Amino acid sequence: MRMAELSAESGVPVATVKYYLREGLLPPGERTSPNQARYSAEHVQRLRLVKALTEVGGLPLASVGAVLQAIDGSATPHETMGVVQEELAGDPPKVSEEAAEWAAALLQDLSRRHGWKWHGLESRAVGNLVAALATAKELGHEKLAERLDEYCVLALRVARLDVEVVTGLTSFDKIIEAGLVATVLGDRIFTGLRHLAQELVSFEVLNRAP
Amino acid sequence: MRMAELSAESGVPVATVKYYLREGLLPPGERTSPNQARYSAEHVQRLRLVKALTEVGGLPLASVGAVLQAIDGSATPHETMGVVQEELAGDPPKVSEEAAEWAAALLQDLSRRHGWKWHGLESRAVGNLVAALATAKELGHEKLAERLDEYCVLALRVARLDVEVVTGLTSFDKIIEAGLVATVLGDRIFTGLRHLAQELVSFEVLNRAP
DNA sequence: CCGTTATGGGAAGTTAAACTATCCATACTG
DNA sequence: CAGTATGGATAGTTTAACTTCCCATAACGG
Repeated sequence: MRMAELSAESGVPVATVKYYLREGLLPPGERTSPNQARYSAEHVQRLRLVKALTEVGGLPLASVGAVLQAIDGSATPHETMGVVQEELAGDPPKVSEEAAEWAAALLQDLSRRHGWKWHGLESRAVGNLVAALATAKELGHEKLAERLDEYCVLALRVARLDVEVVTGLTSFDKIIEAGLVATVLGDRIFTGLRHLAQELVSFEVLNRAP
Repeated sequence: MRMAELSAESGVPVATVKYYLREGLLPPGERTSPNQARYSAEHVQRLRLVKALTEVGGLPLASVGAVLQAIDGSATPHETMGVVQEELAGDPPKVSEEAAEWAAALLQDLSRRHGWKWHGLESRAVGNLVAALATAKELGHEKLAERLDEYCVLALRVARLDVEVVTGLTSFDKIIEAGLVATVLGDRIFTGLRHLAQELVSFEVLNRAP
């Protein structure tokens, strides 16, 4: 297929497809002559993935690029998912030194108690978690942190479910993309469910004892 | 206190404070003369809240403004949290009609089975959830949706925890802000925990049967 | 009391991200 | 073979979130 069809099929405007090609988010088509190219169904799927990551996942294009490079590159699934999580997280915001230390200690203690491997503070995933906890403290809402253990247990259950969903796949090839989708869309889906549930529960509670 | 101190205390540059004042994100200080004003500790707290919502929560300033107006306005806690959730969600991306209908039906069925009130598709919270599910389907990852029930049960547990954290507060006044913080930062914290747990679990699984 | 510094307020400029529009030489199509 | 489409490149647009600059007035230090 050529440009127009690729664009129609994926729902991405021609100008934007060209832009994605320039940015390396979409691999170039197979050239049929010095200035003509042909695209395949994989290009369509790739465009759909980019759309999903940006529009639903809210990732900046630069992160999408890094993620795509990782899944295309010859890294192990585990390494690739590491990159995905780093990119998903974005730069952690700066917080005060003391709040950050408090949060880091809290987390380290948590992972010790749950027998989790402590990966240090390098990763952005951890950095963001620390920043969020530190910010909660700075705003005077340590209550959230006090229940961290319980959140942790539930997060573990969700993660087990995530991994089950992904490993339930037959194609060993598509497992990385599935992991990506499960992580990015899974976050949105779970957050959405949580919000619905919050409204439900808060309604129950407020109506029982107003 | 005056500008310089407000800025130092909150960590927000003077020019940015002025910008927030112009945008109505920060209420004007108490005027002491036609062109001089004094700010209070509440202004500092408000700035910290704005910083938390933008930097950690990733909300656009316009949404922060809407949220702040809601918590300042004379709405019930329940109404206010409704606004908070709408703003938190952002515009749902467009997805194909048929995938959207599939997702909506799935959700409606889900809420019937769990005895949840069905709020229709108006709210952005639901719209985003539908879009995320629809996108997963369009990408060929319906597996996620098949386990929706299980995610749902866990989301409910998380939400119960959220509400407990918030209602455990003494000050009836600060309960709305606490709800806001619990929702916005809570999302980030839980997502962070989930990612750590995903890595842990996937490592276990991949190492057990490589 | 007076020179220096800070302040409130607003207009204009900046930066970055993500497109979008316009060209143009070549290629395909009816 | 006339007319439309394509690939490739460059420049322009839009929006968000700031920053800079300016100025008249106020506060502050000696």
